[in-house]
Order: sequence, then structure tokens, then C-alpha cells
Amino acid sequence: MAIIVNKEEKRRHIALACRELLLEYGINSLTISHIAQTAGVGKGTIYEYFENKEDIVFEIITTFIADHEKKLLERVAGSDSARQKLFHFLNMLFEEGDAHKHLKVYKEFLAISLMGESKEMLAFSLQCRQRFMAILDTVLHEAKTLGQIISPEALCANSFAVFATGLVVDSRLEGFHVQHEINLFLNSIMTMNEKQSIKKESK
Amino acid sequence: MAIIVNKEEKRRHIALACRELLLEYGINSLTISHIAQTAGVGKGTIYEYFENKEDIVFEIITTFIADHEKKLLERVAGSDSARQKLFHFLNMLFEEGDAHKHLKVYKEFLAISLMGESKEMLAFSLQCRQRFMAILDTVLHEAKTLGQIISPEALCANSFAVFATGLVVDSRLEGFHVQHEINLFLNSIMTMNEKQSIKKESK
Amino acid sequence: MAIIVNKEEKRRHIALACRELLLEYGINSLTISHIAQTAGVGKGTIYEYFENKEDIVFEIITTFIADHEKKLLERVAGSDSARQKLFHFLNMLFEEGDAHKHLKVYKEFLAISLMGESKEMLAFSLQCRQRFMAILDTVLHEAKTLGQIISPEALCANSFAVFATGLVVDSRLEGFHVQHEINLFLNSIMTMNEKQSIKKESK
Amino acid sequence: MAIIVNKEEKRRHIALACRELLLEYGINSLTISHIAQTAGVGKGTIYEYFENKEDIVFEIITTFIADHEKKLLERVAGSDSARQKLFHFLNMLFEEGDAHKHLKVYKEFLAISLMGESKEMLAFSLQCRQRFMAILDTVLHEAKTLGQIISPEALCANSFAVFATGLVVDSRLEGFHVQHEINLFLNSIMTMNEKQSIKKESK
DNA sequence: TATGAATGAGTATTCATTCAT
DNA sequence: CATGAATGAATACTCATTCAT
Repeated sequence: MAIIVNKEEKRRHIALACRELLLEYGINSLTISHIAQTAGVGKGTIYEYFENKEDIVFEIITTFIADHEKKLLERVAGSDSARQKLFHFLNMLFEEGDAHKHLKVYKEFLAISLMGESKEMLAFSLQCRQRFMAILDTVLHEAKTLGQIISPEALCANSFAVFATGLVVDSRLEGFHVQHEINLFLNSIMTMNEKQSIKKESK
Repeated sequence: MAIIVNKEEKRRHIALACRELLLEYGINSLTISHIAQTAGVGKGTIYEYFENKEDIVFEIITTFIADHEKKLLERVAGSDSARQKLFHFLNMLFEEGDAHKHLKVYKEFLAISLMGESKEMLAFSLQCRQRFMAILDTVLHEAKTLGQIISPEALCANSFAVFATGLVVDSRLEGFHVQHEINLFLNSIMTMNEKQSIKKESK
Repeated sequence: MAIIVNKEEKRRHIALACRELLLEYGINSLTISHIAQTAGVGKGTIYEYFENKEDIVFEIITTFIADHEKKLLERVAGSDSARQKLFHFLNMLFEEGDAHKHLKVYKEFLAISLMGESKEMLAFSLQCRQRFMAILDTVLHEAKTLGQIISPEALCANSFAVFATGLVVDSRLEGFHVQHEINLFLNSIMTMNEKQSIKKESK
Repeated sequence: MAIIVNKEEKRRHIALACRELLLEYGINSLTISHIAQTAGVGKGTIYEYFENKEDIVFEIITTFIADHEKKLLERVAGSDSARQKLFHFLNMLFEEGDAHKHLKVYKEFLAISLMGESKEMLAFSLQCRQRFMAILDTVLHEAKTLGQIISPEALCANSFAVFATGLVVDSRLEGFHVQHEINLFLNSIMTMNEKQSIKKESK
């Protein structure tokens, strides 16, 4: 194992060691004891590098978000139509595979955040949201430039983000079919633009 | 013969007595002892009328929902344009006044529901959602009949509900301006219909 | 249904109605509410005919004991050797079939009785014990008369009863083979008599 | 580096501190809070060293059993005849002095164990039983070697243990004279051996 | 005589965080 | 730098029994 040179690096080291742990146990059932054990350090040591439990959970989640972001950018780059890009944006959390584990953690995170007992939690939420809003903005502006949509205002990134949040929350309900809802929403919002983008695609 | 009480009525009586309590303390900090005291009965009596804490919380929230529903229907009835009706639908939770207390409880409820540890909580969520979806459906179909919107499919009630959920959740964030977001969303989604409905309104 | 003429008869009526209930739920999980429902009377009515929960449990158990006693006397009458009679005495609680339900209740009864919080429970225990001791005494004296055993003192009924109690309690343990232990005990205690009784049997 | 405590030692320390407490209150009325106070530690600390309440009760009882075992071995060593050794085995729980407190706890333990709601409790019961069976086996084999009894099979240790259990349970009954019963039982079972052992003793 | 509505005491357990070493 | 021992607050739920009608 490489010698840890600075605090920031050790933070990442510990966080990376506990990714699987968080996915398996979820936020609430994750204990500092278990984290310390898994990271191979003492409980006290955790508090040398993190303020509190929230802090370390944030750090772990940050690594997931980085992954998610990277994967999303790949999908976006690999998509031609704006519709497809936006579909990936909404659908990525609900894909087959390990995504449900991440979704579970995300829901738990939202839950804690909704309890509204922590300033830091809210700040972190905001920061995450903004990173994805940036991607969304880029997608919409490019679509505008390419003429795939008429005006970005008509498909405001904020509305999209709100809808995405709603999807995550409502997906907890029995009988809620995420993909179906995503398609309906995209249909509603892109009706007019779709024809144009299809024209372009069919060239 | 002994007294026969109307169980359903007493349930409501106890629930009504604890409305303020729930608004003040929130779901988690609400204790059965406190409920019993406030309702003026013994702790055991609570369990004669409710299965468990969840059950009584549901009953209290149900009274709030009934109020909310009634108020919403009034506003809808008092509105001419579909846009205004939909605005009320989305905005009512965020109005000035006591609404923020209800919103707080609603967020807490979503949080617990997102933790996903209770089947009953999910069933109750679904049931609540369906009541409001019914109103939304009516509004959209009437709007269609009145020619205020072109097709109800283009403004699917489900998408609306998802957006509404997202609004509640995202409203927790610093710098999130609910009214602004609602207007942007309505703008996006009604752009094409708006002109027509304005035409009709201006007649 | 026949009209109930007196207290004692109604007591028996209620008790008989709840035999299955007791076998199914056991003493602790048996609630007065459930008893009242099953007997088709109100909770308060139970307390018109019984002092308390103990009292009704005693009444139900008494019916079981009467059955057990009757069955035991049949088996004893149908057995030739003293050994066989004594075997029935010890083994009847552990037979195949529904006996295990009765055994479960008996263990529970012993448990409550051992907690030692009730005078009445102890008095009832004593009374039950004495009924079975009487049978045992008869068996031993007859055996003496028939020359199957040398002296009843050598096989004192009390010791037998104590051993029987021990069997019930120790039968809760993993790996305890009741039938085996019964046979070992009877072997130990009848070694000397056995030969004589075998002689008599072989005649 | 932080202090490393010997967990096993601290377990014993806490258990020893609570011996009197258990004797005074019994198992059911013993609370963790009270244990923690008496041991001079926080409630949480108890759970650092014990799985749950059962676990600590077992540990305390284990100290009693160790005492009992030691005392029994002394008495056995100090006795000449097999009869006397076996008498101590049966009688020690019923001696004058503090024994009745231990007996009370033992009865309570049997009661809980008979309720049969805990696997661990049964396992612990079995383990305790086996320790005493081992002593019994030794006594019987030695007696055989010394010619005090004819065959150990005729006085199987298991039967003895069952009788001992029965004694503890039946001793709860009014009018049950433990010493008398013990003597009767020993008389029954040792009649034939007694003469021989008396012969040897009288040499 | 019958009923059933009302009652209320009592307790194990978890885990983030601190700080003495 | 690292550690891990110690801490303690906080709460739902059951059911035998009573007594007003």
C-alpha cells in the first residue's frame, strides 16, 4: 500500500474503501465502526479526516456522482438526438444492473436531506444538483445550436431537474413505471421539436 | 348494556385533536404519550382505535389532505384558465400562511416513505397520490373540452404529479424559487396551448 | 344452545369453549379478549364467572387433566405389569399426536408457577399433583399385592412424581430423549423386582 | 495508542459486581440501567461487553455455578460413601443459608428457559447440565471402582439429573419436604448397594 | 346480568462522537 | 499521528382488570 501523503488523499482512500459498504448497507445502517474496520483504521482516525458521519458519506457519494457524471457524459456524447440525450439523463438512475443500489442510496440521501436537520446536507445537495444542471444546460444549448429544439427556454433545465427529482421519489411507489413516465414526459415536452429532429436524423 | 362507541368517529375525534400537535412537532418527534395527553385519553386508549403510531399519523394527515383537497377544488372552480388551475395545483403547498407547516410535515412524510421500511406507508402514499391525480385528470379533461388545451395526452397528469413531487423535494434547497419554477414549467408546457386559450379568453 | 342454569355450569361451558384456544396460543398469548370472543360473551362477563385470568386458565387445564387422568386409568387398567403401568404414567405426556400441545401448555404452566408470584397457582399445582399421586399409590399398592414388586416403599410414589416433573422440564433440552430416559429410570428402579414380575408374567 | 482492555476480564468484572443485584432482584426485575449503575459504568458500556441482557445474566449465573461446582466438589471429596456424595449433589441447592436466593434465581431461570423463547437460553441450560453430569459420572464410576455400588448403569447419571431437576421444580410446592424426598429417593435406589457399602465402611 | 370502553406501567438497545493515552 | 473504550438519550406497545351503564 502506498504511503499516504496528505489529508485529501487519505480521505479519498478511506472513501474508496467504503463504496461497496455504503451500497450494501445504505446510509443509515452504515456505522462508523464498520467504516473504520473496512478502511483498516481506528474509529478515532476517521474523525481525523472527516468532520462527522455526514462528511464521510458525502465523500463516498461524491465518488459515485463522479462515476455517474462520467457515464452520463459518455452516453450524451454517443447520442445524436436531444431526446435521446435527455432520455439518458432521466433514465440512467433506473437502468438494469447495479443502478438500483445507487438509486437506493440516493433515495435514502434525499430522505435524510428532507428531514432537514442539516445545513451541510442541503449545501451538498445543491452542489450535486448544480453539476447535473450544468450538463443539462450544455445539452439544451447544443440542441438549440443544432436546431434540434427551437428554444432552450421552452425546455428549461430547471424544470427538467425538478422532474428528475420527482421521478426518483415517485419511483418508490408500487405500480409506477419509470420508463413509461419518462417517455410520456419527453413526448409531451418535445412534440413540436421532435419532428424537426427526426427530419435531421433521417437525412 | 355497555356503551357502544362509533369507532370511526372516535378515530376522527382523536385525530382532529392532534392536528396542531403534528404540525408543531412533526412526525418523528410526535410521541404517543403526547398524543394521548392532547386527546385527553389514556395511552392504551389510542391503541384501541389505531393499530400503531403510523396509523394515527395517517389519520391526522388524512384530515389535512381532505382540507387541502377541498381548498384546491375551490380554487380550481374559481379559475377560468387551465393554466391558472394547474398553477393552483402546484402552488397551493407553497402559499404564504400556514402552508409551510403542512409542507414540513409532507416533506417528513416523504422522507419516511423514502426510507422504505413500511409497506403501509407506501400504500398510503399511493392512495394520496391517486386522489390528487383524479383532480388533475378532471382539470385536464375539462380543459380539453373547453378547447383550452389541444390534447390531454400532451399534458399527462402523471408527468404533472411527478413534477409536483419534485417541486416539494427540491423546494428544500437554498435558492430554489418555487413560484418561479412553477411558472417556467407551465410556460414550457403550455406554450402552444396558451395562444389558443388566450384567444378564447380574449373573446 | 341450552339455557345455562348456574354459575358452575357456565364456568364449564366457557372453559370447554376455549380448550382449543389454549392449546393453540398457550397460556401467555391467550388473552381475555380472545377468550370472551371465542366463548361468545363479553369481556366483563368472563369476570362474572372467573376471578381472574389464572382462574379461567385453571378451569381449562382442569378439563385437560380430567382427560389425561381418564386416559391414564384406561392404560393402567389395560396393562399387566407394574412396569408397563409406570411406563404409561411417565410416557403419556410425550406420546405422538396432540400430546405435545398439552406438554407445551404444561411447561408454560410450570414456568409461570416457578416464577412464584401466585399463591393460587401453587395451590392448584399441588392439587393436580395429588390427583396423580393417588393413581400412582394405587398402582404401587396393587403391584405389591400382586407380588410384582417387593415393597411400595422402595418405589415411593413421591420419588416417581419428582422424576416425572424433572422429565417434563428436561425434555425442553436439545438431545434429551425422553423415552430413553424413562426406560433407563425404570430399569434402574425395577431391576430387582423385574425378575420376579417376569417370573409371574411367564407363568 | 489507545488502551486495550481485556474484554474477557472486564466481562467478569462487571458480572461479579452484579452478583448481589441478581440475587436480590431476580432475573426479570433486573434492569440494564441498574446493572450499569452497580457496575459503575454507562449503559452503553454494558453492550460493549455483552450481547444483550441474556448474555450478562448468563455470565453472572456462570459465576454462581462455578461457586456451586467448587463447593460440591469439596463436599464430594469430603464424603466417604457414594450415598453421601449423591446426597450432597441433590441437597446442596436446598441448604440453609444463602442457598435459597440461588435457588430462587435457578427457578426463575428454569421458568424462562421453559417459556422456550430463546435458543441461547436452552443452549446455556444444556451446557450447565453437562457440567454437573460430568461430576455425577465421576462420582458413580468411583463408587463402582470402590465397590460401593454394583453397577453404574443401575444408577444412571441421567436419571439422577432428571430427579434433581424435578426436586428444584417441586420444591416450590407447599408441604414438599426436600430433604425427606431426597432421602426416600436415595433409599429406593441404593437399597441393595447400601448393605454392601455399609459392610465396606464398617471394615 | 351483561357488557366493552378505558386504562397505564414499564425497559432494552444503538451508535456517533470524544478524548485520554 | 492513531486509537478504541466509554457514553446515554430517547420511545412504542400490551393486556388484565374495572365499572358505568
